[in-house]
Amino acid sequence: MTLTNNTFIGEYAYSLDSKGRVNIPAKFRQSLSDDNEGTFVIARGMDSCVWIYPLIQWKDIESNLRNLSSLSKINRTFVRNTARYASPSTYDKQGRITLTPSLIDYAGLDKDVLIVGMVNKIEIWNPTRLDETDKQNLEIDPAAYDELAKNIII
Amino acid sequence: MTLTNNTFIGEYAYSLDSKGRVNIPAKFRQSLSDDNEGTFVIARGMDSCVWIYPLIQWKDIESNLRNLSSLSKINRTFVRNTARYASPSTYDKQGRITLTPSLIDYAGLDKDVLIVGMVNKIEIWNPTRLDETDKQNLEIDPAAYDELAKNIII
DNA sequence: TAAGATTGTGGGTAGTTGTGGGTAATTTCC
DNA sequence: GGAAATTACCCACAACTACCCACAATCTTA
Repeated sequence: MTLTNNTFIGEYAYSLDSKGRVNIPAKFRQSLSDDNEGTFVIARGMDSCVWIYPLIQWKDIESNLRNLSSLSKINRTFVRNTARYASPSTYDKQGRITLTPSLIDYAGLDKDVLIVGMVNKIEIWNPTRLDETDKQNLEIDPAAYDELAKNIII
Repeated sequence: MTLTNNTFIGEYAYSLDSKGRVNIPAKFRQSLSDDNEGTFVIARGMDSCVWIYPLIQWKDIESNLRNLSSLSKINRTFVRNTARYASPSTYDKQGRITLTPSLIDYAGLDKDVLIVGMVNKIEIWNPTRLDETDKQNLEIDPAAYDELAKNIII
């Protein structure tokens, strides 16, 4: 059963092989709409993890970047930081995408990885790092949560 | 897998040979639409790097420059600085373009170069200089940067 | 419960890509 | 006009990547 197109939830413990390939969980692949042509875009996440976008989602980001004039320094920096570490990756017959050495290094990935559905994108984590990040986030500001409450109902 | 025509993302560590040639990454060449006839325009970047535009993209810039009245001093300076160091370069059978000595000098390029996809153009960097530029950019206004990120990254 | 289908993981192979250098044609300068 | 330098074109090799096949574990279905 797949819920909504291009929507990812759940957590999977998979492995990264010696060639830098990770399997995209079958459920995630089934959720991917056809116009993505089996392609994701991998990029640096804002925490130390890898972000994986469906192709069409990334194209939105790309067209926003395209409209930023390079005359402004902050625009140049932003476009560079965003585009630099991003690259498309189509999954093979086995359902795997290949990560770049640069992203594997950035996220500190080893053999065991955790794949997390983030609704509109996918995250790939080194399990240890995710634990650490979780612990830090327990000390989240309660006021910030109250602020969130205004915007979302669960 | 190529995303959108004339769109470049990702980072590549390539080398500049003794004849001033750099390879354009295969993925970038594949993204280049046919009406560019395998030709780029190389120019001075606004940071100390080389900017590489697809030919048709450059033609757009040219027509924008044409509309800047030379009555204004800043316009004259801008048009001059932009046009002065620009020149077309078609890639050879191996996919390499030749840079001018003037641009190699301006960007401080040595053997090892970093090629960065900037969505609508390509940058060529001396890796050391890019590092330094990155560090300087940390002092950029964080609030303005976050505002950009908030509107673009999902 | 058993057979079949699906899914995750590992590895081999052929084609592609990056890099170096050589030769012929063209341009520049005296 | 001729020599030197520069440029453009071609070939060759090594490294890498994408594609293919195989197998075991898990899940589905009859």
